[in-house]
Amino acid sequence: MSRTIPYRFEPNATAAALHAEHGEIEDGTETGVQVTIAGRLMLRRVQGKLAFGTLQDSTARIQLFAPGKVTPDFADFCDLNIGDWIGVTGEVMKTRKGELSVKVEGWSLLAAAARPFPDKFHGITDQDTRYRQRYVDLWVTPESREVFVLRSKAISLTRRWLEDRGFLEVETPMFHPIPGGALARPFTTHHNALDQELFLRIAPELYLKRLTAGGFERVFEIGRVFRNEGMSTRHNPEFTMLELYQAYADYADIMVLVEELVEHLALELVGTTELPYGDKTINVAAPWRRASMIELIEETTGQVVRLDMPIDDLRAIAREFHVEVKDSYGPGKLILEIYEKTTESVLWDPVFVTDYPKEVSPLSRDHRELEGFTERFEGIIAGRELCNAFSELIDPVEQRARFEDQAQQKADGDDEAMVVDEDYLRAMEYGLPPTGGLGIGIDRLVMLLANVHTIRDVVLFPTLRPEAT
RNA sequence: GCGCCUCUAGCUCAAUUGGCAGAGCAAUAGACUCUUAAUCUACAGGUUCCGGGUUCAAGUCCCGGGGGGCGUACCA
Repeated sequence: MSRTIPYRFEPNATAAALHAEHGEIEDGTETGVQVTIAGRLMLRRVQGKLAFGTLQDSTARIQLFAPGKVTPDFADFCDLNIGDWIGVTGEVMKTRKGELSVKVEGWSLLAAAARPFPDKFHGITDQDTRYRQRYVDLWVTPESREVFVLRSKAISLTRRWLEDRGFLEVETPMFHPIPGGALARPFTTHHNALDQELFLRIAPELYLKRLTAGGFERVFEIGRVFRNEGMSTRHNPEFTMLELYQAYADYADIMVLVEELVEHLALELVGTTELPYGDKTINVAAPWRRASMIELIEETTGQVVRLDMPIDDLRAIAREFHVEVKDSYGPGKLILEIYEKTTESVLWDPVFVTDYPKEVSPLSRDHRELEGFTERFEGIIAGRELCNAFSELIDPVEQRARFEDQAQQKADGDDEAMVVDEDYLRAMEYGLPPTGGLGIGIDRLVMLLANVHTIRDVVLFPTLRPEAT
């Protein structure tokens, strides 16, 4: 069969709309309504001089009803392969057996599938193939398509929600001359004309705070960040982060913002705040619990830890919980390690874990009451970090001291430590108002909303080894 | 990085103690005017992930390598 492929095609209906508008008509009746639809032929049942097909578009599936006396080039229509793209024009009707259909009174081949489609019932089960050939997976794994539609809606709703609260969306550089804003190893690249080493950003944080200094009182950015670290069910080397900064706010304000945003997304996208997740549910209704790291460690382990206890005591406690203790760890780092080892993964319903040690929080402001701690929190859901936020450090002198401490840690061999960013310090020296800041991992948020358990199921094209050829 | 599991036709899966590599779907050729994972007939489809080894004989056992999954470690 050789057919000319048209240059354009103009559908005026979708499968889902047809089901919504005509789903209730009587069996064996015709509507008199002519429509044009397009999609892939997913199933085909030729029965002599009558053929049935199942057409799938981006919304749903609908049956094609093709009597030999009505359908032009009937033999060619019967020769279509599963996976072929076609456009169909005809009347909306329901078969005697009660299946809503479009009678094929005209049709065009829009693309032939030269490769056989996967098993029409089982689809693709091999994870690797699903990720590498997402263009096939999206057709044969309905849940896969649904997750990415949900992801798109979640990001769109988030944008609207923030804009309604006066936030301005901005774009800041992905190439950073100095990697900063988080503790992570960066990817490195090189600009030829400048003959300069550049880093793919590990966080937009320091640029967004420059904008706060620049007078944008509420800014946010949703974009990709890159971290040259391990891959797992929760880590992809490139992932999507929402960061926002709100002038005149502190970390308590940001907690309210987070719980309200997540509650809003759950209600809009899942219809409830009781999110099914695996064989349990997660209740994301606001307000979420607030509890300090120290408090939570004691709650789960019975062990009291304090920043001002003798460091050897802290080291002993850490070893007791099988934490790998390095000599360079101060008390703050030890407490964080103990928390991550014993407590984080057992927290299920949302909790804001507050008051992180200053030692491990180089960009957060000193706690207004607790010596040695900062006004920082992480939102933990299902044992995983959803977000990280703080009352931003606004004192340039203190920030310089923290940077220099980080630089020393880097010199001591910590390749995730920060380096001094003089331009950021200059911006702070011009004055940064009290500011609350937030980073949310969008991929992990979508995992929660979509009830999926691996980040690769919420990233269209996850990072994989190159395919062997 | 470490441990366990896995890899057979385009897809989904079989193959007993080591004994001729098979089936369904898809594809190809045909039959069939209410099917819907249509059905029926016929035909075709293979570097069993790769490379070694043991054996009369290897998809199967052993060694090495590769891809993938899970767990763990790492990871703001």
